[in-house]
Amino acid sequence: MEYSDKQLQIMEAAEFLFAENGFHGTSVRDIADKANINLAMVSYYFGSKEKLLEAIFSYRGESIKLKLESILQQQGMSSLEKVYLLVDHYIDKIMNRQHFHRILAREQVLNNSGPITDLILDMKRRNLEIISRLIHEGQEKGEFRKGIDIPMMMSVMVGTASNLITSKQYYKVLSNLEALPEEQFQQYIRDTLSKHLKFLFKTILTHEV
Amino acid sequence: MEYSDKQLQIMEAAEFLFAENGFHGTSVRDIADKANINLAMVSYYFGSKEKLLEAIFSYRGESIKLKLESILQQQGMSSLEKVYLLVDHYIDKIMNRQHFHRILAREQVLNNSGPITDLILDMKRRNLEIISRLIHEGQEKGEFRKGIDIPMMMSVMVGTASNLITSKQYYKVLSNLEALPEEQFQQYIRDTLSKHLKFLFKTILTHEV
DNA sequence: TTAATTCAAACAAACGTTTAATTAAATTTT
DNA sequence: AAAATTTAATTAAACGTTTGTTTGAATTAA
Repeated sequence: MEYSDKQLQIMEAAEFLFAENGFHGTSVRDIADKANINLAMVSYYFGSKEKLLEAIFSYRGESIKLKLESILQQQGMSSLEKVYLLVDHYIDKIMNRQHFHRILAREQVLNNSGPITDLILDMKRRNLEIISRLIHEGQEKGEFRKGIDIPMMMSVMVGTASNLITSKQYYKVLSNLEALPEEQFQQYIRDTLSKHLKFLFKTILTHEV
Repeated sequence: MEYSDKQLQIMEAAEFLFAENGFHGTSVRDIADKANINLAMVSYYFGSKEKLLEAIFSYRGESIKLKLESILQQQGMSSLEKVYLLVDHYIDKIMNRQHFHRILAREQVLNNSGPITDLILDMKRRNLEIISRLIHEGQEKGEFRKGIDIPMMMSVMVGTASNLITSKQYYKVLSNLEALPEEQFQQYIRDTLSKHLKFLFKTILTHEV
């Protein structure tokens, strides 16, 4: 699906507001104001507020697969190094798309069924498939141990990263980092998270339980 | 703060609906229907829908501290064993209060300020303080290594558990556990999560990075 | 008889969406 | 190349609902 500049302008405004105040906490009028467009344009372009959210999901969900595939096909690299690449790629993605990941974090908590739930499941399925292939490659090479609960491993990665980023305002206070400028704080989170996740994954993948 | 039976009845209905459909996705009329009370009683007892949510937060937030304290004071137990107790206690709490933890997971993503944000920060601060004391005890006894990032450790625990529980419908599908009855699935999550978190914490606390 | 509870009804405000008129852009015809 | 026509984009206003909250009378409990 292709989107015009005007549509992207609306989607970005909506993404910001949904992340900040939630879907139901954001009115179409809020979006129109933020995007500097007329109220009616949301319905005109997307049909409804709900479908606007779906558009955001499908737009942000698209660009995932490619980069992961390319990581998998790297030559002359151990499976663990590839896992490290994957971790950094995931952190990059979530850090660069913090608005969207706030929305995602909120939406996946809801017990709904519908297009959004399906899109989330698709995203998770795609991610799981890629990671599974990587883990199995490592197992066949004897690098990783057998009997790894891969969905659980994903929960550790996604959950830890998500928790840290979506509630970083709390992390900032609790770690006494309030003096740190926002940019440095972001870099700090990025580095600390990367280091910890790599350490955890190395342990999960190579040590026996 | 003490609550009457009628108030608790309203709070429980609201908790369920907020967890299922979100705060803004739930109307006062929905709550009144679910709790079998008149619409006006919400305002009568709590003042407003917002204050009802605050009441739920302060009510659920209260009962945390006591049990943790008692774990800390256990005699003849290694610090690692206490950490294990803490993990199981946390899993118990989150499993038994899934509705509330769904609300919590959603609310802490929002960038608001206000009473709820303050309550969440208080909860996190209390938890962090208890865990800090436990970790420091272990460090002084030489059981744990130095330089542990405790807020990060909490993010691993809270994030992983929260991710698993709030999005367990996805985990169920992705792990091919759809045939499992709900009760057994809950038990499976409980056990798997416990095992993994204990393993991770042992590694974080005793191994060098 | 006083106070606390419950109720149906009503309130204004905010909501998502639609309408019909207007302007801008693109396309076709002269 | 200009004019005419068609299509697309934009607008202010209005639509009917739903929202959270309040009211004032009726009922129950103290």
